[in-house]
This record gives sequence, structure tokens and C-alpha cells, in this order.
Amino acid sequence: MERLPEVIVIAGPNASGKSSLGVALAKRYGGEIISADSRQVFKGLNLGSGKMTKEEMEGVPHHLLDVCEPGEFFSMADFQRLAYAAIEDILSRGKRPFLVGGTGLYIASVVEGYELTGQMPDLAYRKQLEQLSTEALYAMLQEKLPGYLVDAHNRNRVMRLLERLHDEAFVPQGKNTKFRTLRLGISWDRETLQKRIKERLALRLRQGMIQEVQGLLDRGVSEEFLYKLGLEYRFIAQYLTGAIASQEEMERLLFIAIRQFAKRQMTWFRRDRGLQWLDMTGNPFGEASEKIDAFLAEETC
RNA sequence: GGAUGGGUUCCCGAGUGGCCAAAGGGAGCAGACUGUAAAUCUGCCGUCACAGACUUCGAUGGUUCGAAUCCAUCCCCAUCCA
Repeated sequence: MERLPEVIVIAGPNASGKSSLGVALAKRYGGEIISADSRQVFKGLNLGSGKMTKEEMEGVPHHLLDVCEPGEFFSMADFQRLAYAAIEDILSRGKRPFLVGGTGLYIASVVEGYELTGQMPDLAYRKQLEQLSTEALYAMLQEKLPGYLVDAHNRNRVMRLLERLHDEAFVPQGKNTKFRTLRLGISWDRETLQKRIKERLALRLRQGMIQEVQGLLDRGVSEEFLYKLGLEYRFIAQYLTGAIASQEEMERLLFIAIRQFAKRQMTWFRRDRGLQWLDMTGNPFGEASEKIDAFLAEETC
């Protein structure tokens, strides 16, 4: 049996410090980073998405940053395709791929090797579905696929399922793992993480995050797109357009939303029993290095 | 000092005699997750020895078979008059 190529994964919630640990480790292991972040793929979303600056990258190549324009459609499947290509490219040059990020679904699509069929998003069909109530959509789904278990109220999932059924036979989803992965998780106790989130938010605000969003608006990026991005872009855009009355209120709401997001990220990552959590109060770099050494030395064939 | 409106579970806020541990929202906690995932959705959310019991609706006392809801006094808060 052929040995699968190794990929090192570093996952963690917002403000956990995964990016800088990723850079440090990549430097040590001759690695390059593939960012697994659903917002950093967009050009111009910098401060608000927590994108690293050139200096912070310390010369380590980063992939999957700035790969599309704000407003464009980008999904997990696009990510998977580009990530596969980047990993292949990195491996072909004898470097080591580090998949680093906080978007659990994106990481899973690569780590678990989601098999995505040809049933692509059909925006025109979705527009039609959009007219109907979630209840009606669910009724439609029941008719086409009796007994299939989905949350009846989860509009997005019900819609996607209908889309997959649209003029094609239903194809069940499979997996095809292409890599051997070492998955490292970064986390802190609740209070520390919240403190880090708060400090990072204050810092980015000082660095001009509000101006960044204003600039996007000025360049014609739609309010709707910014709203859908959530968090920083949503709340700051709402503040700038008057939907949120004061900056103070905007910051309050945003802080809560980021915390909630970090929590959801943790829920996602905790599900992966094979993910190894680093003790951030100790020496995470050292601990991670040991794990990586052991992982690379493993005999698997 | 006078008038009026208020004080409800972490917060906001419904509830004006039994169906009230108390609507709804927020926050919080736990979870789900294969094509926009920073999305979308689910459960829990007074306490406990948890199909039952106990404690709660500013405080105290009262009316009543029965009170968050009625009465009295008191303490706060808001607005207005002085």
C-alpha cells in the first residue's frame, strides 16, 4: 500500500494564535501554509478577517489568501479544489504542507476528503426556492426523498438537498482521504480566549478596521455581501450605514458575536477525536514539534 | 413636599386572583454540520434526593380555599409640579 503524503493541520478558534504558531512550525519544518479561512480568500478583507501581514508571515509562503474578489461566490468546494492543488504543488517542491485555519468545514473537506459530486450550486434554482417558506421547502423534500433525515427548520440544508435532487439522481456523499494528517488543536481556557479576542479586536480597530470596511463600501462592495460575511464586516458595515447607532454599541455586539463564533468553532473541532490539543500555557511550539517529529517518524505503509 | 408611572427569574420584557417556575427576546451552556459555514439549525437555561418536592416576581404585614397579580405600610427608580 502506498504511503499517503503527510499534511500537518493546525486548527483553533478565533484569536487563538494558530497563525503565528503555524509560521513558527513551518519555518522549522520547511513548510508552507495553506490558510483554511473562508473570509481570507477574499482580496481586501484584511484586518477584518485577521489576515496575516507580509511581515508576520516571516517569509513563509501562504496559499489560499486573496484568491477571489469580494462579492464573488466562493464555497467549500472551491476551497477543496484549490487546497488540493496547493498541497500537490508544495509537495512537488519537496516542502511540507501546513493546513492552518479556523473554518472547520474547509479543513474537514481536505482532511476527510469529501467527495463532491457534479451537483454544483445552481443559483438560478436557488432563487426560485428562495420564494418558498422553509416549511414548503421541507414538504417538497419529503416528497422527493421520503425519510431522509434533515433538520426541517434548517433552511440552508433543506435547500441544498433540494438542489442536489434537482434534475439529477440523488448521489450519496462519500469520502476519499488523500493525506495522512497530524491534527493539532489550539485553545485556551474560556477567560483567556475572551481576553485575547477583546484585545485583538481593540488592536484591529486602532489599526483602521473601520476604515477598511468604509473603503470596501466606497469601492462598491455591496452591503448585502458584507452583511453575509458576518462578524467584523457585518457589524462595522451596519454601523457605517447607521443600522447600529454608535461605535460603542457596534463594538459590544461584535465582541459577543466573535465569542459565539469561537464557541461554535470549538464545538466543531472537539468533534474530531483524533485532534490533539496543545497546552498553550506550557510550551506549545515544543510540544507541537515533538508531536510532528513522532508523526513523521511513524512507520506506516 | 405634591402628582403620576414603575419595581418580575443573569439582562430586557409580558403577565393584573387559580391553567405561573412565570410568554417572548437577549446573554450563557451543550450539540448538529459534505457546495455562500464568520452560514444555518437543535436542545437546555430557579434549586434539588428531578414523572415529585422546594424557593422566587422590591420589603413587611394582610385579604383569600388560593396572590407576581387585591389591600396597607415602608423602601427604591423615572417623569412632571413645587
